[in-house]
Amino acid sequence: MPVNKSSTAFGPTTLNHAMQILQITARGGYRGASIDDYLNALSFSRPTLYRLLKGLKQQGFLRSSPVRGRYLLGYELLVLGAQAGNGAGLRDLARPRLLALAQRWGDSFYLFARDGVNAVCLEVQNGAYPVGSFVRATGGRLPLGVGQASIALLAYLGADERNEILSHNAERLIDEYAIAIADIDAEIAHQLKHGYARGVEGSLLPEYSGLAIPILDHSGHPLGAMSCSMLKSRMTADHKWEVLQGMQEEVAAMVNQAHGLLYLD
Amino acid sequence: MPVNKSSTAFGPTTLNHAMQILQITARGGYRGASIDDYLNALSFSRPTLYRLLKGLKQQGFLRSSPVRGRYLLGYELLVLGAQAGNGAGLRDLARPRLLALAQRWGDSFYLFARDGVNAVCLEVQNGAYPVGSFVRATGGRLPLGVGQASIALLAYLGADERNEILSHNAERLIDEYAIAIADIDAEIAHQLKHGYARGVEGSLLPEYSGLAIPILDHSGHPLGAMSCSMLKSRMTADHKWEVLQGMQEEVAAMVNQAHGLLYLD
DNA sequence: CGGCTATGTCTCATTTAGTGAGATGAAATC
DNA sequence: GATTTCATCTCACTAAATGAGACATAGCCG
Repeated sequence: MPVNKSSTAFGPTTLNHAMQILQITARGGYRGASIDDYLNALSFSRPTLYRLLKGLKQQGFLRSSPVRGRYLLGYELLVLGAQAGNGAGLRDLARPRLLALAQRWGDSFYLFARDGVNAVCLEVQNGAYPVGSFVRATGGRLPLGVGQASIALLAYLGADERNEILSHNAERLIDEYAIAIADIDAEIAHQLKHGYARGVEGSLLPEYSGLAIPILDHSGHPLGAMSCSMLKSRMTADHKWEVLQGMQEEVAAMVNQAHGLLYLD
Repeated sequence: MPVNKSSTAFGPTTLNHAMQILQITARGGYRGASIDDYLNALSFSRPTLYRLLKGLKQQGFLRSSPVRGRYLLGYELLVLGAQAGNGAGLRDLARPRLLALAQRWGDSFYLFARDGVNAVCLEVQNGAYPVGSFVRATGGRLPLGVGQASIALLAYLGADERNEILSHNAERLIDEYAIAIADIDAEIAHQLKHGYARGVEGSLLPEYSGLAIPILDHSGHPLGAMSCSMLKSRMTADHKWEVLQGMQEEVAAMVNQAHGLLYLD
């Protein structure tokens, strides 16, 4: 099957081919992809495939698996990805703060950013208590609408933009996550009224609950969101308030730091 | 200045150009790169640059900065990077174990893998005690020879391969890290004799110390290394032994798990 | 050891498809 | 509203990627 039917075959074809190769490789998880995986999914010839594989390998974007004939994603991606996740320097600012929160309260804390119609997890810090979450680690991606952090991100976008995103994601939200748009709208209203978001009810993972707050720049535009996740049984009114306050303090401090270095040209 | 003098202009040029763009963007850190950064460093024309930028943006490998005319690395890299860091599924296996170690002992624990002549950090888990380290986060990369984990990785390579790596890195090791090859050889001998590596003396970061053990597959080939880092003052004989044992147990358990799923085709 | 299969490489003619120069359009700044 | 810089467009050109198939090599299994 082709990699992406709707891939509006754009721009330098070589580039697209290369990216298709990476996506196919990624799809194979830690097993990587085989020559046949590529040849079946791609529309170009074997020599071309090998040329690109070689080029990508040389750039560090692929490496060959110990199993002959299989290819894995290369560590250059990890290095660049780490950079990419530090947009606006947020991640570096957030990491120690997430750690402090996790150590103090024992819950798990997350930093998210918007990525088109999705939210990506830039950083996680798990605490001592076990927790379930849609994302397990840095690099996890969810359609906007899923999870508390999504709400915090969505709430501070323009209404038109937000609706566009939500209608784009509506199908996936219902099908894959059992979340209705109406519930999201309600939670966004809550976010705007009270300054924080809770998990959307009716989702999967019914045993867990969470909180999220936005990270806004000086003009009210969302740079990201900080969220936490915990067993529902831990979410007493007191604990909720403690954690929320802790998060708010950390975010406020982050934003202060950020303004120092964010817009200096 | 050109991106990489020794880049043996290889394979599809478009691919190389694209990768150069990514590298230049990465070099800009969280500020990204400007049009002039690209045009100064690259050897192709403005229209071509824009074509590639557009293509990379569309693929999610770049995004445009809030500041007009600047480009940042895209989150697709983060997502792929997260995948890339899970080579052989090691990272998923290691993450909870690193967390458990960090929570139990309060020190900071790391998972490393070999990446050519470098070691890359696949995962970090900081503990409650403050710590300094050459890598701050996932995606950090060090020349093999620096740090405990390097030793654990190097020790189980063939002697020829190891020497090749070390002579390749020798200059950087001395210049940037003040580490002599002889010290590394000594520490490798220690690793092979005692089964674990300590930090190489005479390096920078004199206040910190660490330990590392290899993660070996059934045939004795190194899949990665687990290491830890702590304030030198915390490294009492007792604590060292405790932590080492904890790490060894976790690694043994990991390898057991791994064998279950590693070589199933 | 010696076929067997699948991976990886090579050559070379073909022509696609990316390229450069410069003009033009769009946005932000002052 | 003028100016600068970013971004796109057009078009002719030819460099450079491509495909077909032959060739080489490495594991694999009897």
